[in-house]
Amino acid sequence: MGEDLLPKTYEPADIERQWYGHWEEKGLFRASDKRKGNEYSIVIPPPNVTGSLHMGHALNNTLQDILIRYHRMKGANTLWMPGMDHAGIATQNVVEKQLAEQGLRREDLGREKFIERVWEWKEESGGTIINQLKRLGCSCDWDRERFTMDEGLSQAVREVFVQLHEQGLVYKDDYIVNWCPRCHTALSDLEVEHEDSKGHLWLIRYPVEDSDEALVVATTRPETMLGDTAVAVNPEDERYRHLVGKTAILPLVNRRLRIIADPIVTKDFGTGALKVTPSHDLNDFELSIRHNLERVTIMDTNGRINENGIHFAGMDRYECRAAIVKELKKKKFLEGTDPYVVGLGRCYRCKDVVEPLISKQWFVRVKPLADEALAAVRDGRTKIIPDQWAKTYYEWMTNIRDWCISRQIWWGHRIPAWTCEKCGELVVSRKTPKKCPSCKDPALTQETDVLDTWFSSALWPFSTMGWPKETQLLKTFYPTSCLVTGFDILFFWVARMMMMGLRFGGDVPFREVYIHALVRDEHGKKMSKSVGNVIDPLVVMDQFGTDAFRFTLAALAAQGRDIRLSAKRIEGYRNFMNKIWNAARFALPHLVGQSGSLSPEDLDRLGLPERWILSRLNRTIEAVEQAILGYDFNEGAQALYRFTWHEFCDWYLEQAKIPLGGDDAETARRTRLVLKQVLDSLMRLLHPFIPFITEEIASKIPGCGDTIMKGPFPVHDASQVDPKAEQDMDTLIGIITSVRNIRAEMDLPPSKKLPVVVLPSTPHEHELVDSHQEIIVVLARVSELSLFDPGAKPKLPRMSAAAVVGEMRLFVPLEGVIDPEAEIARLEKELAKIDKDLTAAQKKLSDEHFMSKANPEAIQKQKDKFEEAQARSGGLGDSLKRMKKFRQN
RNA sequence: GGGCGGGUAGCUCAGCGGGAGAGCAUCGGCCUUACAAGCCGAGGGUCACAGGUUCAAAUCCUGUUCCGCCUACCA
Repeated sequence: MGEDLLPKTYEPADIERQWYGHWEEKGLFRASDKRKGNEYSIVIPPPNVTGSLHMGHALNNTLQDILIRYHRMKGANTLWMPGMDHAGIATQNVVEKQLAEQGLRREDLGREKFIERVWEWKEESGGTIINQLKRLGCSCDWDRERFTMDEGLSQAVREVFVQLHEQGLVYKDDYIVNWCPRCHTALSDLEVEHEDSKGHLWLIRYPVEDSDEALVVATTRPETMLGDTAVAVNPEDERYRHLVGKTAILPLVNRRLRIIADPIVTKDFGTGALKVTPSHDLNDFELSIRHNLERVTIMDTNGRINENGIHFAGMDRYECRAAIVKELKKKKFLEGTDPYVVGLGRCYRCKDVVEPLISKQWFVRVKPLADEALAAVRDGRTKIIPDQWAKTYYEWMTNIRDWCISRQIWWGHRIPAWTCEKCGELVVSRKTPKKCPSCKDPALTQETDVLDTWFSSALWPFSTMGWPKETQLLKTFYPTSCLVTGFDILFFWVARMMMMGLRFGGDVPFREVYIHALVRDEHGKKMSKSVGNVIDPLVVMDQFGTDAFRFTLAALAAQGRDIRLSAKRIEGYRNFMNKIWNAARFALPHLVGQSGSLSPEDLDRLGLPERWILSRLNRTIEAVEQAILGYDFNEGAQALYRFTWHEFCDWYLEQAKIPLGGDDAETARRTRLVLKQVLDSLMRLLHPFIPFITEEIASKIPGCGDTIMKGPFPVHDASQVDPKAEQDMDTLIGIITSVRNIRAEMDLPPSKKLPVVVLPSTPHEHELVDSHQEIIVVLARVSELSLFDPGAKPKLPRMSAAAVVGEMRLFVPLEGVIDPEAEIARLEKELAKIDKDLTAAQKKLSDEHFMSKANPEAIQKQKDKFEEAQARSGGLGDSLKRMKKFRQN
């Protein structure tokens, strides 16, 4: 031991690598699947196999690791279940892009070869994020790592699908869905991002058959007119009532269109007449059901006009729009064009504009599931934190629509349904059926579609634990304790896990859901590659160390607000790590050989600073535990920062240099033991937030053992909270600060030691100062401390700077050293401040409404405030008078 | 259109019924033997605006306004 053991600045790289290796090697992340009754479990939000660690992951997993490490230290049987998501569309896109570089499309390989190729990619370069999570310090039970496409989870997926089908909650139907022409698949409503975009509203004249009249319709998508099969007006609309039932002629195409009336049409939008295109608009599709309209599909799955598009066939949708407008104009059907803001739907993966298209898809009837999930949050079986999100959850769950679960891609769980080629029977089965159960024919073809990725994610909390088998793990850890996630996937994932967990897991999937913020750049912008404002967590960890980064995230994670992250902020907390490091560098050499701990007799004999720091420590323990349990990570971080830096380092360590270097062996011994205890507890308190540096330091504390990650976590000891000691220490701090202030304001160099005269107002104050003279002398750099009896009226030097602490008066004789004008100015400034407090308190105390209605505590507070201000004002005012008198002479 | 969140020190944000706070930035002084990534001090805010409730409002209520997000089938 010695200073050579710890370098002057904290160098995280080696320490992080060594400790993580050590933890893993010793199997410290492993959970026991034997139920002990004190379980704590979290399932990780599985990152995409394609993913690389970004800020969202970093925040999400840091918070989970804090929770996990805390509960593990508290002695809970703790499971953090890790794994990855196969991310259907995203992963397929990655591999398709690689193929494209070789000039290939997935069709060139064929389904089987393509999927093989994806698996190959997954084995080689998928899941780099796992190592990045390790770098972050995540203490997941890696031996249990799962993948949404592994054998067990695939089985769970089939089981759930089949059971849903048996329960009549899965159906296949023709419906108009969101179609991505680029990804070539249907998307669920959630997978469409809405965005406002500048467009136009075109007014087109549709002549009425056998009449001079015409209906003018308004549309933002003129190209869809090729598929129009009706014109609709509001039944209440006087202007058009006489036309309902008649026929309009579709320009260019010359199709005959029924004129129908339906309340969905808004009278005062556009012209009040709506062109109806059942195959390419959701509303119109529903109109076609109500009015039994013909459907004409004019677009193919690539977004190009098909053979129904007369001479426009073969054109791209936007190309066609321009051509149609041109032709309408030429043939005088175009009545006008207005600029208009249109809501565009885009694919959440590739950002291409989605196209409403009719196709045969699989759906989950979610209403019954949603009702159960709704009830579980309403009655508190699952608690959403912060609770403002519960409202959003209710809202969505209440208005939920059926979930389109089929995707026309190859990478994913293939739908376990087969069609009999002979009799057309649809068979849904857990295992590949050998023959048709109806006609016994062996020729069965499986569905080519795969399931929405979120279908398997919805099962994650129980599928990862072995469901549908009734495993020990499931019995021990399901329902999980907590789910930590961002609000962006509240509907995608959380809501669906609730539904599936309740229906198939037999209980809610988690007791609590903590919804955290989004990480943005320092100006509040979303981080994105194209904007170039992305902060890479890996770069940050290289630059500042993992602990500094984790602490920053925790410190900024206030509930219900987005996080604006800047490098400056991380740098600040890097400095904090360094502060901790140096505090340890100072303390550790004093602890050599100190393997014992404080005896009850020692505790009885502790000096004021020792009682004070133990009191502050215990308050901090309480604050940190409360913060973690209430998901107020920022408050926990703040309490730790303040205690460590501004109490332990600034005051305790500074004053401890006196007894540690003093002659009194007994006092020095007790000081060392307190120092050890505080350092030890502090490392443990900090450990869930900053695991690496705390392990490194703790490992050098005598008797601290092999690791602190297994606990114990410090226990709050109310008997060590000592308000009296806190008050006395505050008085000493006040004296020291006052002297320092005088020195700074009077422009006196720190090297110049100053004489100080103290006039206590009570015997207690006298005793306090008397017995702690050395602390004042050293920390305030005092040359000579003169302490008078309470109430004494000593003859003071004519020229001195003054201060008041509590009711105690301080003087720093400065005759000949400073300009009296400077001191007068300083005193007047101080007095002005006090005067504000004084009059405020006075006003309240003389207000009879306040005195009669306010609660006694508030009144007492005002009285105390008034008295304190009065004492300070009196003392300083007195000094000011003397100074002015001195000036006159 | 509906919903939610927010406007507090130059910046980023805590506080959310009884003394306006932190970090960073700024200014002044210090290489005080753990730490200059540090130490000691200082300055800086009609808490968006307008009403209301209350003895008391940054904090609760109402309205206005400006930002952000979510959601939605006015083409």
